[in-house]
Amino acid sequence: MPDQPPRKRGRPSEGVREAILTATLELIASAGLANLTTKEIAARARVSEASIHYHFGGKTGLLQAVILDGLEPLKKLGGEVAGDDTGERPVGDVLLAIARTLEGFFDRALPVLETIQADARLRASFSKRLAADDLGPHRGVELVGNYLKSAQENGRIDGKTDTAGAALGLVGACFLRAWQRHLMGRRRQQKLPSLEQAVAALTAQLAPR
Amino acid sequence: MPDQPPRKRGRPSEGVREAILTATLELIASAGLANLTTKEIAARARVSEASIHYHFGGKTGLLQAVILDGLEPLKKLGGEVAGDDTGERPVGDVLLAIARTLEGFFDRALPVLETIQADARLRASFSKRLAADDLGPHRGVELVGNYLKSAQENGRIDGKTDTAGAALGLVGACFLRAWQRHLMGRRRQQKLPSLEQAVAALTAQLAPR
DNA sequence: GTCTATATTGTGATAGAC
DNA sequence: GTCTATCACAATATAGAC
Repeated sequence: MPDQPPRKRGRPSEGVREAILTATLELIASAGLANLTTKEIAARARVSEASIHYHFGGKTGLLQAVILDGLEPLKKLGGEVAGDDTGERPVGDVLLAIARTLEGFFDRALPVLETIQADARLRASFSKRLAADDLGPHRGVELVGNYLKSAQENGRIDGKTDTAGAALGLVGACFLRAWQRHLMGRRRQQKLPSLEQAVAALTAQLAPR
Repeated sequence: MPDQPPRKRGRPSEGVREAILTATLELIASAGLANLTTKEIAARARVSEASIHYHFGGKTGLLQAVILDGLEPLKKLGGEVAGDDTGERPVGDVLLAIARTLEGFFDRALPVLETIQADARLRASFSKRLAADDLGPHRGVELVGNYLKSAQENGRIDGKTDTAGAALGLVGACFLRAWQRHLMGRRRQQKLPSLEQAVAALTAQLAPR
């Protein structure tokens, strides 16, 4: 009798790794880092706790992987969203588009950044990387600042305007809205002025005199 | 023989409760909520773990007390810092003073607000209270907005300006700076434009035309 | 009211079958 | 590669002396 046809033990990989990452990110975003257990993650991912250890070596490794994963798309910020002012679109339109994109980015980034902040270990292990990749909200400020500066050189906004200061205000508005939504939920978002208002206030004042 | 003079058992209260609260707040601010243990708190406060349970009923009760404590000074925000425009001081000076105060408030508030956010239980238990006391970054926006509006009525800033939108930008700038400092430390704070720049950019543009 | 010592719970991690 | 079952340990919480 020949041997049984050799086949892999266990169930073949069906994206277990991905499922774990997704489940973890969802749990962090919704419930926060506190009281986050591997058991809970395993349950949500429909996977055993042992699989978490197999793929990530443990809870710490998993969290690091989740953070790396969540940080990846943020690196792309810039270039895509806005380059220099081409003079084709109204400044206000461009700024509003940038602002909306930034708010979306912050929505995705905040849970991850907060996880780093809430855990001293993670903070230590990512401190260098954040610096090396130059990640952080300031990236958005640079982005907007560069656009404003080029628009200023094109004479489309007032020459005396401090573009960096104005950029800080706009990005801050996006960030504040995203952060408050994250903390208080969408319900109470109404307490803050809209992004449109902030952009309108800014652009009206940026007009050359 | 008469009984020994009755005296209280154990060491009299020497602000143990306060020491615990302080130690907890410090640990949260520096190391985050993750891996925060009652043992660590007790060690830093020079107190036994049992005292924590005696005073606060447990870790959850302690965290709630810490949050309540940290939230208290925030309620006073407004009125103190800025009322209506009196026409006495230059608008830019007032805005800068408000901005600096706000940044200080955020510095103190962020660890507490983040603790709420990182723990689903705490979030649930404070959700109503935050709403009832109307706490959150939007308070700062209202504050600045009210001042700007009164200054506008006095004709000291341009009549067409959307004061709420402008306020969102200024408070956002303060918040973003405080948040980044909280995450990245003071070292990399340089990556962001200064508060002075933001205020200058704003006030230059607010001038009546 | 605060301590030391102990009990209880539940977590992260491992061993081994399949 | 994934599971079930189990382990070792750390964390919160309690009991009782003083």
